[in-house]
Amino acid sequence: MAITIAASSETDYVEGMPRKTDARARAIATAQRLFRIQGYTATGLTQIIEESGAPKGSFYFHFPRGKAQLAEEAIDHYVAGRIAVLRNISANTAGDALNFVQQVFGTFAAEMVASDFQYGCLMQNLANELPALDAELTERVARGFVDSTEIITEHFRGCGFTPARASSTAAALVAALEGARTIARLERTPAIFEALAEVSVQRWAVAER
Amino acid sequence: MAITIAASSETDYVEGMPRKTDARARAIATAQRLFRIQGYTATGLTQIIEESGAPKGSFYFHFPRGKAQLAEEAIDHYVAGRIAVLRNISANTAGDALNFVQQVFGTFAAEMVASDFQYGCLMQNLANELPALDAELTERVARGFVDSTEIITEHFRGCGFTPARASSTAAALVAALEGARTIARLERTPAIFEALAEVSVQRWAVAER
DNA sequence: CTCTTTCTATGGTGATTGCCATAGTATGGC
DNA sequence: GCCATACTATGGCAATCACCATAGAAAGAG
Repeated sequence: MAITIAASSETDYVEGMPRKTDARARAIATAQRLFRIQGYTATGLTQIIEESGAPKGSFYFHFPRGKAQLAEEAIDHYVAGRIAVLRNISANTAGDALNFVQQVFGTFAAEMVASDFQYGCLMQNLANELPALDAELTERVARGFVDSTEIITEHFRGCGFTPARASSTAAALVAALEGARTIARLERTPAIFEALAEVSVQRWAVAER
Repeated sequence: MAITIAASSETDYVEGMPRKTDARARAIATAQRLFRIQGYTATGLTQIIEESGAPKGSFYFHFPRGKAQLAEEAIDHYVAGRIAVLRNISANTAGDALNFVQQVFGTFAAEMVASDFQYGCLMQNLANELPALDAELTERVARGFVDSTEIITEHFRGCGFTPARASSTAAALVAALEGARTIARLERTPAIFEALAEVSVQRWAVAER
């Protein structure tokens, strides 16, 4: 009977029959990938449908609100994944700020290398095309940053940082990560992540001796 | 006789009559502004021409290679301006790393506030749409980052940093600035720049006592 | 079987995209 | 007056954009 996963996100579908195909999930995954590589406006629905192998006839059945809805679900997935990664690293480095930061840089760098430096950050790409986004989508992008920062803040608190210092350090880390993605894509090298790691080492090596 | 400025950039035009109108320069300025707000693909030539007040009939006379050439000249202007700002701050804070960093954050934050958080960084916006860019344009974007980083590296060297530390610190600063722009646009607040400034203060206050 | 729901095929809409060919005007040098 | 250069107007190109109306297939529930 092949139970499909297809998380169906919180939008629409309060009940009804379970999914019968994975066309919907594949469309979201492909959209996320293309939006990260090319940007939102530069990616047409045609390309998403083609590359996902989804049938052309049922797009507006799965996504009645069109491209905007597709982007909403794509960013929901993206943010969820990003948060999971951060939580995981945080759990593995509890109480150790330096190790946490190093692992975050390392993980992001590895992700970029794995994609041959093609993938940008979906939140950043959408943020750079704000006028093309409706209020709902904009809000989700903003929330993605807030949520990410909160997790990191929480970790630093667990390292004994004062609340103020934990929060400003977390914000700085998020900003550095975003900028590093942009630069790494151009340089096609994880060098910028290593530079950030070095600077962090110097920072804590001196501050916490 | 109204001498026009119209810098004409290094592309095309090795000689010939001087410019007679400012339509060309205005098109470049408008393109830079719209690309920063909306992105490259999301900005149509129609909108650029309309908002710049330039005549519709002469666009391909001024820019024979079309939108790509327009973007090239826009980023040349943008990078030149950014470098001038950095050089200026560097000159005003010679030998003082902390003061330099603070002024850089302050200047970027003020620029964002002044535009009501509408403007992104042109280099970043273009970098997020790499597949839409030709090799020439991609190269210019990359050079913009390299040049910016070099100026900052130079300043840190002048503060007594070792070459390696000057260069990694400069790279980290550039990355943080880029990320901060993205976040500030979403939060509509210069808070992220203040967070970065605080973290920097802690860094140097401890490291250089 | 019937009925409901899920999903897809077809074929199209009008608008906008970047680009360009052709022709014509304006102006300054000689 | 003549001519070269700087610039503009007009009209249209093929392609793509997001979107949708209509119809029907597929399949599980009763």
